[in-house]
Amino acid sequence: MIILPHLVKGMRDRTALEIYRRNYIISTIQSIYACYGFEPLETPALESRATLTGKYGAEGEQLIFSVLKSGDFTKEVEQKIPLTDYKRIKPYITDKGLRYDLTVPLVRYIAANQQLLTFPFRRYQIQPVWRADRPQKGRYREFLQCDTDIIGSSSLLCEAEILKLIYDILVKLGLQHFCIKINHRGILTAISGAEASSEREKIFCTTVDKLEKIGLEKTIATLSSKGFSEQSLQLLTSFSDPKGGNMPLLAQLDHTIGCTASGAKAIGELTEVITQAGRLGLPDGCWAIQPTLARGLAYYTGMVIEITIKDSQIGSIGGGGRYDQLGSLFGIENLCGIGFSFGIDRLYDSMESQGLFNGISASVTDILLINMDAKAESQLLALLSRLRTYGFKAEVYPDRTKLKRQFVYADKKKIPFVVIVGEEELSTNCYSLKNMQTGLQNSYNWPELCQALETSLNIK
RNA sequence: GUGAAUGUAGCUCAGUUGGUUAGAGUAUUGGUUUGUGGUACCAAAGGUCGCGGGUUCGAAUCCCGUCUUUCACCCCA
Repeated sequence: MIILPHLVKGMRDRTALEIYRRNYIISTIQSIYACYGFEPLETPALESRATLTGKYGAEGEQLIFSVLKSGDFTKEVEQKIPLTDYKRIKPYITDKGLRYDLTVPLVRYIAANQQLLTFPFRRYQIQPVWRADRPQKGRYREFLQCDTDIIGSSSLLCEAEILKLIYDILVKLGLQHFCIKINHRGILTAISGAEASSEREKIFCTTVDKLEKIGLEKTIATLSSKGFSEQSLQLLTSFSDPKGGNMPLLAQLDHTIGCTASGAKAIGELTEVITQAGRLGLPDGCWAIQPTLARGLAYYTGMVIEITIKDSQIGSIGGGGRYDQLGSLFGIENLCGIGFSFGIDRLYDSMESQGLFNGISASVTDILLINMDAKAESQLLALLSRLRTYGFKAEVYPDRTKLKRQFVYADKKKIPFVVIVGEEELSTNCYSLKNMQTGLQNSYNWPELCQALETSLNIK
């Protein structure tokens, strides 16, 4: 019976080229983290059901991949629940699931290791997460996230540092046309006029979050039907398409909602964050205040940010914000923090469409040694070893087959140099070196061979 | 989870109102070339037409179901 080699829905294999490119992104990011004093953390792919549930809302929870219990759980289920009741059966047959994001595992980790950690705790985490979403352009069921968090400080300097960190990473990767969109939940609270009701505020945020997608008119209509005041709608309209730059916009915000408690706080905080970020070297022009930016996740309490790329089909390549109550779910009160997450796969897609991987090829081998003559074998293997010791990336073709096949192999793998040791070379005591790009071939002794390879390959 | 499109050789795609043995390009293998790759020429091999059922004398083609991929919604990185 032949098993069809199908991939599981939404899952992807990665080729050598993709891995080299992704590793380049990751190592670039890591070098920036090191400069900022962030430490790496890794957590397991599986978390307990208790950890995962109740954190992402009803829709989010549906997207968690559940893993069956290991033992025989059938009897317990049979006795307690009718087999037709899928939703009630689930807790009895599954007790763990694949992680849905990196923030919840982080908070779980902190809750368990509070005494061991030094606060403020700065960590980054680069690991895959899984969501049982329907795959689409830029949307995968398994994707690599890169989370950055500073836990245990309410200082606005953290916000400023995160902004500059994001900027440094994107600049070092060479990404063009990115924009860091910035807002504050307090601004939305003030516009919504729902200071007293966090429930109303949530409704307002999730509706406004879709503004860019469904347009202003539909958003206004939806909000109106949900009973938000004429004044709120007018305010929202006036900020929906901001022009004239960030500072005039802040002044306009101050003028209109500066009189409300949440508005004044938000504007004050944003102003300070921006000032601090400027002192850290964040240039104007790479960020923009967007008063309608809400972000879907409910737990944000302060600044929220999102990275978008101009004229890009995929959504944001990253987002985050300040949260103040996340720890309470694990029994820690007043655990405040700020977090940001890059979608590495989307970053990859953006970089690819901007042609930023041109220097990175899949070839690892610089020199192929042709295997052609049994008499030359000891000479050949000694050469292979010497080349590697010297620091060249070399391999020998394992089978003693016809030369054509071996040259085709070098050609396909884009190996730039081929060395031949055969009867002719043995008799003249030299090596033949062929440049596969120019097609030129010359004879060298060992020092000459090293020199020729060194200059061509730009080693050392 | 809701709605739509798609599936033919390893890959990209043709395939007439349902009618003989399902084609092309490219890739593969062999040869022209047993000490030399890219180009060219010659030849060969490669398909349960996604899968299952139905209609029909006859189905890649029509109908139903199912799965895959893609797109939109929901939501998000």
